[in-house]
Amino acid sequence: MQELPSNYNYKETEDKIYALWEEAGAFKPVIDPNQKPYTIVIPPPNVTGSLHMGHALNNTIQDILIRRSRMRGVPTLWIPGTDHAGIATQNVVEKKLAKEGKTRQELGREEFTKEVWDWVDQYGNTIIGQLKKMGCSCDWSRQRFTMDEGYSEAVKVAFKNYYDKGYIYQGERVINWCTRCQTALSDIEVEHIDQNAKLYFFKYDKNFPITIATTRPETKLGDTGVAVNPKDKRYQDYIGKTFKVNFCGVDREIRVFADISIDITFGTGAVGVTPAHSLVDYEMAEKNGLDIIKVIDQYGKMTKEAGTEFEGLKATEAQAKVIEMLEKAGLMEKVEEIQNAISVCYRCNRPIEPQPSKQWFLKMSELAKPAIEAVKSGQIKFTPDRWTKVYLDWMENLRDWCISRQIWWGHTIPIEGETDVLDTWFSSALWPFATLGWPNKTEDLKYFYPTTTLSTARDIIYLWVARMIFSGLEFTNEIPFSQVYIHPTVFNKEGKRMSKSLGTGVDPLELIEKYGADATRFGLTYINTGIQDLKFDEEAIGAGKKFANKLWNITRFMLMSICHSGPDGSGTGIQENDNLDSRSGCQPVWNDKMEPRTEADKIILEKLNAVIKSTDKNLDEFKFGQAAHDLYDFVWHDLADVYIEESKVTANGHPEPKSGEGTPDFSVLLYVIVTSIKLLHPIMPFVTEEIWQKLYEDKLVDERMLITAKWPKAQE
RNA sequence: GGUCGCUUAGCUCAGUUGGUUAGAGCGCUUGCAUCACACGCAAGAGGUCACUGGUUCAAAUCCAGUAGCGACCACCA
Repeated sequence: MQELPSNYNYKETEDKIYALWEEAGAFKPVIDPNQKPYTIVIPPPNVTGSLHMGHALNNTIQDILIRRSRMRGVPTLWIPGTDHAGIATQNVVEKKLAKEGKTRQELGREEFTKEVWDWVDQYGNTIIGQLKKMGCSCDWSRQRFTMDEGYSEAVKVAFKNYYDKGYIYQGERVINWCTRCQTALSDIEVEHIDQNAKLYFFKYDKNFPITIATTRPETKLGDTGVAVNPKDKRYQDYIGKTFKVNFCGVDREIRVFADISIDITFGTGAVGVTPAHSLVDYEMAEKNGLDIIKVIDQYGKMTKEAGTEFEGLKATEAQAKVIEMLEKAGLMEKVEEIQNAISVCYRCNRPIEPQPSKQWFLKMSELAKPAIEAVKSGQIKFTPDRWTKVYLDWMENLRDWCISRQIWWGHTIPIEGETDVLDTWFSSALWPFATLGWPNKTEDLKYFYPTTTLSTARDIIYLWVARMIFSGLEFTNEIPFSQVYIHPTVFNKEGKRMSKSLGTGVDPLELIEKYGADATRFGLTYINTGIQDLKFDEEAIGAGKKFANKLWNITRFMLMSICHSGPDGSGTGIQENDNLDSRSGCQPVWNDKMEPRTEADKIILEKLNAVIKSTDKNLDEFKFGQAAHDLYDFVWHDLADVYIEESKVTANGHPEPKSGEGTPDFSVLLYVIVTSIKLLHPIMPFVTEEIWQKLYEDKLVDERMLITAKWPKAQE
């Protein structure tokens, strides 16, 4: 028997245990053709990324599911990997170049791309190392990257398939343009931020009969129409008429037309229509055959079309000038303060400048149908259930997807002469099957696909989850996964979004350093109720650390009691009628068929059975917080506070109950501890494995490692 | 504007299909170096379950409404 230190030391344990698992190949699934496998694909973090609290939570969740499945004897695969993250990565490398006084344009495309690859080679595995630190049991031999060779091939095949079917087309239309990133963006890559704005009321010129209202007067240089509500009595006489105006020195023809979408009560009820610089106006212009005049260019500067007075000015400068000219001419009627939403780029937060541009689109109408059906029919189930509606609402109102990007880092569109790359989400949409070898019919693909559970954050339901569903159905004729778990968002203590740049974030690696990976995992699981978003408080992690120590000391108590002399050198904790293993003479054994000898034994065994049941139920239903609570309560309050306290041996080494309710049976105690650490292993893999190793050394357990030990089964 | 979520102890949150004295973590009070653990043990204080009305023998729980907070979607220029 060994002497254990009185406190659990995670720093000396975690890396050692992780190495033990890796050396044993414990993360690789054992393929059994007769069994249905359990598969999770990791939401691939950006190669530029480093672990944040959202990752920590989500990967804890996945590791819990994976580890339990593995212990149940199911062939279990967790595929890891990273995403090339087009714009995000390009921006990171551009920033690095900027520090060296260089731009990507100076380098040229080929050199720049090489720079990015170098960057990826050097830093791309940072987050992978961090996942290992957390204890994630991914099969690293199957690690993928969305730009690795095979994956790039999959992207090409996917594109060609869509193209041949006529789903992909090129078209000139108004798209979301980021003047900083110099690329088109899809509708969902645009974020809306509320802001205070000024609403300017004016006429184009003295002869124009209608006053319009706008927050961006400079765009009005490109107006070719005014839209009013068909029911608006004020403007009936003008509908259908075209007026020649001179607006700030620029001659324009403005046609007044009716459109049902116009709000009579807002502004003057008349909207200046700028087809080139508003998606909505563009649609109205198409319906009504209005001219499209581009007055702002891709850099956010005024074009020649905007007139000689404005050409070359930045949009903000042009705005000031337009306002000044309108005021001088006495055309400005009033200015109101309003709240509106500004569109910004989701990657750089700069305002979006919508403009006409030739782009590639993926037609969504046909693809959306089966993806809607798969969820409606229950083949794919969202947890919590409320996300089903969010998904369906979006899928049923889809516009075509702009898939081309004018950046350099990504999959070049596989058409001769094309220099644009594909939206990074085009490739990540293929993740569940491309990681398994698609388009090749590999053994992995045949066996592990469709995957089982997808766990992810709610903010990528549209960007990623929805697109995996229709892509999976299109390319494999199967759903890519059957369960989607949407985890809560982790906010800081004040309920604000965690942000590195604002310094409002918490670094999970610091928590691991300070409390241990198990404590971090337990704390996050403990507060994950599944319903509410999390206001993260470090105290929960502290509780996790204490709990790991408690587990350690419960084991220590048992080991010190079994086959151990009392303090005065006499006696042992073992009693004559304990169930002893004949192999050594002092190893207690217990199995389900034995009858508990005392009331205390009976009670703890009943409670243990109840917690086995509740853990299975909770994890099946993705109630992670509840699972952690139940296990914590059982171990601390039932096992330690009651069972162990009441069965302590007295100072003379003779086993006597504290409260008279029977004597301790160490075979029962061992059984309860072993079962408890099995149940806790998915949440706290390191400390439980370390305890297991101690038990194994003392021949108290048979299986070599807890990670592959058999999951407990409840008795009916 | 639409949709959804939240409001329970000082703080962060649980509370399964409505059913005895509403729970946990952390914090707080008092006592304790007992040979598993002071990252601990024992005892304890602390709640009109946002508000209003309704259903019921019974409501934190179901229904309606009000207020506040939050998220997402949306073409309010």
